[in-house]
Amino acid sequence: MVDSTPRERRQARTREAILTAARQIVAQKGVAGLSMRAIARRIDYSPAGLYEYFDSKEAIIEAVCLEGHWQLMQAMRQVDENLPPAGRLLGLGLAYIAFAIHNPEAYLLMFTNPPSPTNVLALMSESSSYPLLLATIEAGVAGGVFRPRPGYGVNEMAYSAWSLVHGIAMLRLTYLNDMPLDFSTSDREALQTLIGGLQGVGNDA
Amino acid sequence: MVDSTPRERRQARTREAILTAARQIVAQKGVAGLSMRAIARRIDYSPAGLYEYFDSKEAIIEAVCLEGHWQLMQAMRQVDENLPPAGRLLGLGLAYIAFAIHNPEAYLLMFTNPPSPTNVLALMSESSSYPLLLATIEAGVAGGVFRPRPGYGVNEMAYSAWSLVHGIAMLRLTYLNDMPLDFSTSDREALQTLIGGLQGVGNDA
DNA sequence: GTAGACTTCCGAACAGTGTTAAGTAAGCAA
DNA sequence: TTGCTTACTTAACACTGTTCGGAAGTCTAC
Repeated sequence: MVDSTPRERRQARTREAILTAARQIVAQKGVAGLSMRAIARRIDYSPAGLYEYFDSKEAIIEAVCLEGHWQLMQAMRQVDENLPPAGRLLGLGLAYIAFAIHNPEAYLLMFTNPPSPTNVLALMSESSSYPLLLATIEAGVAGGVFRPRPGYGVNEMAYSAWSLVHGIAMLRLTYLNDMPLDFSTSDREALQTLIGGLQGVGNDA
Repeated sequence: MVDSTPRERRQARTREAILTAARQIVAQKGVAGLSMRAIARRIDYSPAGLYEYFDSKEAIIEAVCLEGHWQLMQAMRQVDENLPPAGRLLGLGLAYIAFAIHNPEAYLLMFTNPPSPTNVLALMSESSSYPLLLATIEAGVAGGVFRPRPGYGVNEMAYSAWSLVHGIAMLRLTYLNDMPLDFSTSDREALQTLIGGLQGVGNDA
């Protein structure tokens, strides 16, 4: 199933060149600076030529987003698998936030241009960062570290954790941008607080 | 200091008409559908005429965002002030999320086009929803309900809570959009979990 | 090796965008 | 009424995503 013919190889190569150019432009000038003409200029093409490889600008953006999700998963894969569930959950959260901070434009693109519903389901079920999160929480519940409640099982726990790190990331990249404050301990403690809530005693409030 | 002259009154009126048109377009077609020509068409103006009242499209967007923040504060003001801190914090969070769900395009506009740093500081210090959040947490800490830790005081607690509700809101409006799931209990339980963490025992994890 | 088909790619154009310059009509102060 | 400022429009500029027609290049088959 490897690309066989030279034609297919060339095709894949320029397809990749387009995506690389798009990725670089996004990283340097943000989503607003990404235009078909800018991509074409960077790879010495005519703007119209790009449409031989992608149906639209939206299709290019979606491809870049998928790449970003793959990178995000790789970053989260670096977290030690042998940590206890609470520590691993903290590590996953910090890795997630760090990815967003270090790839601000890519992260904003990924989560401002959400993929189609089918792709969302794909991302949440296979080869993305969400299964890593879910597995960690399942391990914690199985080990009695995280305590589910009626109407609050592993899926809801994962939803909570994802929401918190996503909120932290988005606030930092938009609202709290240009603020010369150090949020590293705040982020860690925010995660610790949620994890503390997952661990117990939150049955009544 | 009231607008005195008829000229100033007229000026304020068309200024408001422009903002109303912009708000309606955003609510109906989203940010992408908001163009100077669309606004002008709606109020029977020429596109260039708008520049007599606003310096740029960006200025109009910023004004709409400020209105949105004022509405958000009004929505959160509806929460009972006499609730105990934990219950009030839950209520504030749910009101925040409800506002985002019911004004999706406005909320996305508000938090995707963040105002200038000076305006951010203004929003966080006066007449916005953030002081409400901060006051509630301060009351909880004063009453011994929320337990601060070293490096995790009221500001960090507020940052955590804001991040969680913002993350929930953003995920729902972007990634989890078009998903026919009911998140109301998930949202409530996610907030309860964080509040549980604020209330105690999270010193080690 | 050449003919025909298919694939790449480009130039030009269309409709749309934000914004500006020039000019005109209205309102207002003297 | 004269002069000045405000309000507004028309036309244009530079930009955007996208499409169409044509011109090369590349491959397949005879």
